[in-house]
Amino acid sequence: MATAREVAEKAGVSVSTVGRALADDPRISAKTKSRVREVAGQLGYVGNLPARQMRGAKSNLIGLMLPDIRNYFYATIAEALSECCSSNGYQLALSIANDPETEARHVTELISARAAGIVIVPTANPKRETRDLLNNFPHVQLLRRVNSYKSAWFGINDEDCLCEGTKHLLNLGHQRIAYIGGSRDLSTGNARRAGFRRAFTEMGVDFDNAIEVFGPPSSAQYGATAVIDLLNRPEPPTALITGTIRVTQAILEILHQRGVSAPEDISIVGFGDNPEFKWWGPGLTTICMPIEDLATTCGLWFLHHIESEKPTNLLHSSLANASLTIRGSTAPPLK
Amino acid sequence: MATAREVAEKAGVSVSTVGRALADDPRISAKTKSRVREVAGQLGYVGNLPARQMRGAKSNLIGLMLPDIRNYFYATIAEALSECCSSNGYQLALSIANDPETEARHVTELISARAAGIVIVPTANPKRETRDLLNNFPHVQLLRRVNSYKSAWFGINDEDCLCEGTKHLLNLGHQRIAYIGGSRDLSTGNARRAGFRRAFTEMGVDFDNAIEVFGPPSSAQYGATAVIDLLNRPEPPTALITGTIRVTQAILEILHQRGVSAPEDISIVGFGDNPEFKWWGPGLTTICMPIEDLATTCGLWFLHHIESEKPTNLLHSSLANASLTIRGSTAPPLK
DNA sequence: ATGAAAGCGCTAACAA
DNA sequence: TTGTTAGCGCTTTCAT
Repeated sequence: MATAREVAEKAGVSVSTVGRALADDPRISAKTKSRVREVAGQLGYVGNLPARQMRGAKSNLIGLMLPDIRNYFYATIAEALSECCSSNGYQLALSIANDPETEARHVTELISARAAGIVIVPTANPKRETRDLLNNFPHVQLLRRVNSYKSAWFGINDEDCLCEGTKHLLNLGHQRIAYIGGSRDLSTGNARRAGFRRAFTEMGVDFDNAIEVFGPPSSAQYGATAVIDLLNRPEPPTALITGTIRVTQAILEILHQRGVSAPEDISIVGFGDNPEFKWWGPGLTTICMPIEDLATTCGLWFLHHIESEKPTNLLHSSLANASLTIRGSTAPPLK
Repeated sequence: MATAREVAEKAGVSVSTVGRALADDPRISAKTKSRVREVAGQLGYVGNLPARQMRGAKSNLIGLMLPDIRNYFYATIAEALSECCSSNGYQLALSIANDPETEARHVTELISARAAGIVIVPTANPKRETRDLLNNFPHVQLLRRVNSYKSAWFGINDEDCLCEGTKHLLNLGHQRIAYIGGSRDLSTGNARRAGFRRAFTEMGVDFDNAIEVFGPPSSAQYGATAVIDLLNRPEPPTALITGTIRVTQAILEILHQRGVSAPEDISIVGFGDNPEFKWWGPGLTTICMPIEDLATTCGLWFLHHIESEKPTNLLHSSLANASLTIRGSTAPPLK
């Protein structure tokens, strides 16, 4: 790769003139500028960012740490954030980490590269190392929240989401409702489960008939297994509500495979709003989250704080509200 | 951020001793090593990659340029490549670029950052600038192919894909078949269309009854519009085959919305193998691509070539074969 | 309007 | 076993 010195030699000027010409410094004559640019173009010169960073230039890299990019939910976040970064001169570095070790490694690498900042959807039980690293580096938490990270958080009102979905089922007259959710090691899993329970309390319905199933984060096989088990019970639940998108997908697939239909055999409220949920069977009643908006808000807030050198560790938190979209998969239970 | 010099001062040694201790150089005594590590830990020291790069260290950044991360197809590529990079000590920088300008900007930035290399799914009509840049930088093309890029290419056998899908319809007895595909400015769009045509030739069926509709890349609205138009014709096609995943999705949604059912009203072969295609209506007959495998193969090949400093501009090309999965959405036409 | 030189943080060749 | 020094490519004083 050509360096500024090579350009300088070929153009018959000094290195500093090259730097100034390319930076469009007013002190350089138009004639010199155009010649330098000419030569730079010929040589395919592209400024060396690492060298610039050593001179104090900040990196344009924003690290994004996600558990799973194949999940439409996270893909939407990546897209929104990428757009946000891109239009502000930044570049997204995507790290996919499902476990604390990989997470620690990627965080270290991003910090080593002196990225401008990190947007992270944390894993369930992060290593202390990760925490110490992040707490001394500009970052923001998205969706999931780890209390020991001293940083801002942008998430959705998980508890209300599930409370509303569950109330919809209770209002229809269901009592034996199953909740299949994500790991309680995650802030999201915990809050969603709390919302499920709160619905019963607030509606004054006995919780004894409720069923709760939890699984590891970013896996969904347990969801399919669980739903089959539930349907094989002597008294199967009359309704089902899910707590993660992956579980929703797994369940839709297994129910279709087994010929179980909603709402006749069981009513279903699905967590998440993938486009295909519209046309599953009679249309899936879903909990829809303004995820694109959340990601953009988070991105703008973060970039603004980075650029104005404001601290990002000020425990700011922003809650987005989800809404229930009622389709054909929920109906009153058969008497 | 703490520097090696600060660590050196606090540990009472020289900068080079710090560097060597942290690199586990055998010449440094165990005692010194542990003290240096101790101090480094206290100060939260993380080596400065930009500075190392100036000393010849190579970046661990692999740029991935995609048109659309929300497309499950591309998300799968990102996931596979991320995994591949991650397990080889690299890090993925994701750039989403749909148009030549954004593409040029991102390529410049990646090169400026002196990334280790770029994996690119090129846009339809890239700028000359992008071409000149890439041709002097390690890169590899994925899926789409631009002839003026002097580089290896990993893709699928698009022509055979569509030929096979079309033949399936012809074999069932369809003649009035519509093809709704992607832009012919793309190598993929072109090849798929050629496959559609070849099927008629090879089966000896008159092409006059066939219908072809093309649209811009990474948009799908035209697909939904086109399918409605087609169905409103006095003699609507009896079968439909799509040429992009986005179009497939758009069509499934609009058909569901309008109450058009397959295969009664029309037979459908969908391009792509999203999980939800299994349970659209009677199950969608699809063209499945070994995309994960393709991405991993591409990643391994590329990383290997980068590491062994082999040139990546050797016009290597690798074709993966797709297969047809027959489900309920295709049947013989009603007489 | 341009050049010379210092220095960012690090590694490696050379000294000791 | 450790320290000293030069230099990677760039920007930015300070000089001219």
